[in-house]
Amino acid sequence: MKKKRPSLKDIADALNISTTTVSFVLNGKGEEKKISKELIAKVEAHLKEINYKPNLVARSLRTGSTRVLVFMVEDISNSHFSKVGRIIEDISYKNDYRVLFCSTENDVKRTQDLIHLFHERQVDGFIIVPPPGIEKEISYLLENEVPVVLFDRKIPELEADYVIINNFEGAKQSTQHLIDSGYKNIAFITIDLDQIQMHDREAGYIAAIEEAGFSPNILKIPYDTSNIPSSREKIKKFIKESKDIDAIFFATNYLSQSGLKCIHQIDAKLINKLGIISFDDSNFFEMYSPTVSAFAQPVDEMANQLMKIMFNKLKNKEQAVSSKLVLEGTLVTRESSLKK
Amino acid sequence: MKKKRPSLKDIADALNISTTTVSFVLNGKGEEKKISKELIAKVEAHLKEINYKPNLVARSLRTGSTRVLVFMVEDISNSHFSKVGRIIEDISYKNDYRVLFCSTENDVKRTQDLIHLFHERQVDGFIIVPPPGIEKEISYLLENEVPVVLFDRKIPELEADYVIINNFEGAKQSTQHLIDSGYKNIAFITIDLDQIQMHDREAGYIAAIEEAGFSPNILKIPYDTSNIPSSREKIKKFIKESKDIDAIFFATNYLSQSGLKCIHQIDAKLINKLGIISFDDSNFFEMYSPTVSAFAQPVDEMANQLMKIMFNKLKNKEQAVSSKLVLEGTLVTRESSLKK
DNA sequence: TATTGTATTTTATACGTTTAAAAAATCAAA
DNA sequence: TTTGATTTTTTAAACGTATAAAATACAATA
Repeated sequence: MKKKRPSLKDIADALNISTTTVSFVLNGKGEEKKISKELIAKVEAHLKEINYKPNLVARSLRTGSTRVLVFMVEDISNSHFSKVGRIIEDISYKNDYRVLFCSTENDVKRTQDLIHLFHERQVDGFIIVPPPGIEKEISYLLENEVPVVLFDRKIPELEADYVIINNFEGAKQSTQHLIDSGYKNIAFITIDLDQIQMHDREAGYIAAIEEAGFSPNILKIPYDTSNIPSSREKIKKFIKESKDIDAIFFATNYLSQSGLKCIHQIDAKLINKLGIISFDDSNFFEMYSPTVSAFAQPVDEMANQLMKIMFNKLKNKEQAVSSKLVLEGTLVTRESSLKK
Repeated sequence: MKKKRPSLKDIADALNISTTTVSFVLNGKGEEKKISKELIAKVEAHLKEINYKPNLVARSLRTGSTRVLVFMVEDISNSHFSKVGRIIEDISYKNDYRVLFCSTENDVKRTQDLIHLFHERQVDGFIIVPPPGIEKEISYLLENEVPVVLFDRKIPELEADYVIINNFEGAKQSTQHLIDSGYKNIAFITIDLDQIQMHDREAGYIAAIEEAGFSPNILKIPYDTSNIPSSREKIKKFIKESKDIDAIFFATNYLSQSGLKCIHQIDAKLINKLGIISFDDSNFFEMYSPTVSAFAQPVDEMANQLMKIMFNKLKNKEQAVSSKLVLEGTLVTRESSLKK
């Protein structure tokens, strides 16, 4: 039996008072608005009795605020993003905000749609991992004074706040570590996509390699096929054909996943001969021999900073301070990067 | 400069027509409502020109529908759930629905809050991995004719639809496979939580073990600590103290993660001596030697069936057919479960 | 010319809240 | 017993949309 949910009006009628009074009590403004103690008590009792739940859609229409934030990432099932998302979710809930997650697949069109869609839905703020080419929509949001914080990548041309990590240093440091461990022919496997953070990682790799007097050896995998067989074939071919490679630095966690699988398929013993570092850490890297070294992003700190900036924007819509954070990651050295 | 978003009224005024006409054209009901071709064209041109975006909050208030679904799981950063979530997200977007993800942490209180919260927000449907003790809230939703589909676990007392897998068979089959591979002392590591799917897995394990004339050897880890050191200590202690164990069957993916790490920490060679099967597959299981056998849930099929049932409910609010699906998983045998 | 029908467009209201402004009630002082 | 001040409560409008019902315009028919 579907019973209509009671509205403020129903309550007002039942108690023979006005909706205004009920609304004031509901929002804890009873005292402030000088509603008499007895009436407040009466209304509160009734609200509790019928277990009243306000219609938040109506409230949003009236107030213009939804208390909903959006967290738009490349792929929410990527553990790096889902971990950050999980923390953001927790912080938001504690502050009485909800979070919508969604995956852009790094596709501009899809991201544009999503941004408009959520903007139409009046969400209060956006945390976005921006795909290349999305500048216009971000500007649009900024112009409309919608709180936006970029994550994982910045857009240099834009005056948007962001929280990213120092990709150049991370990659350089990781590469340097391999060099220090005695590897001489270090390959870099990355994604063929025009994204600033990938460029930075590549640049960091190249910087370290060239400083050491080696020459770069880079394999670029098409983005959209990173998960499917054809790209695995590319990786395998690359590894097999460059016989002299003694170490590999994977530019992202999903590449190291694919890559490790490839290495294993080529020869189960091969992993013991290669130096390996992955950009992005994983739980699984400590589960087998050799344990896998990784450049770990400060997931917790990232999420916390993102939310700090976001709440700041939500509170002081006007005098928002510009917050552009570049955090440092940590190189976690494990067995895979020691000299074999 | 924050410009007020144009409303139907603004458009109507600009064109000197009524909001009704604009609304009809906007919703593609122009012809049906016999608006003249010229006027339709004029309105459409104007809509496009000012790049009009309707206020979906207002629309929701008016229509009572938000075109938002909620996907509530134990932990959205658990890859099993985030994978299913990802597919659900895709299917929903294709059908012009959005999805809210959230994590219940298996906590009744939190889940109750979430359910009410989203119900107040008028979401159109719920897909829920129900924690124990949540019967009342689910009933509440059902009584109010809110579309609900349970996932991963059913609630036997409730007439709610669900999509689950045959946990008993999966566990039995997995255990049987270890037995067939010649293991004689197979331990089962599970979570100490009163959940039907965990009971089923345990029962499946016990059934296979007893049929073979062996005796069960079960370790139960407290739920909320499954990720933290103390539970790892428990697992390590258990493995070390039962010297005669020759195989371990992990009841969930996060347990196999912890467990494999423990095994590695005890002795890097140990994994080569133990038979291992994990309930739930993972990308990482093919990356090292030995590759790890797993009982894989049909992630794709689950997500598709869930959405099929959900859309069915959303369309025919009245004559909803009862849909209770028990899907079968697949045992993926890899090196870890072959006789050593 | 009056009537009917058809095609087109508008008026008016509702959804459930919030809140400024107005009104009513109460009380104290003159 | 009127006046003014204060306290308490209500009226009324607004947010932006959708739609039933009414209204208008126009042509065709009797």
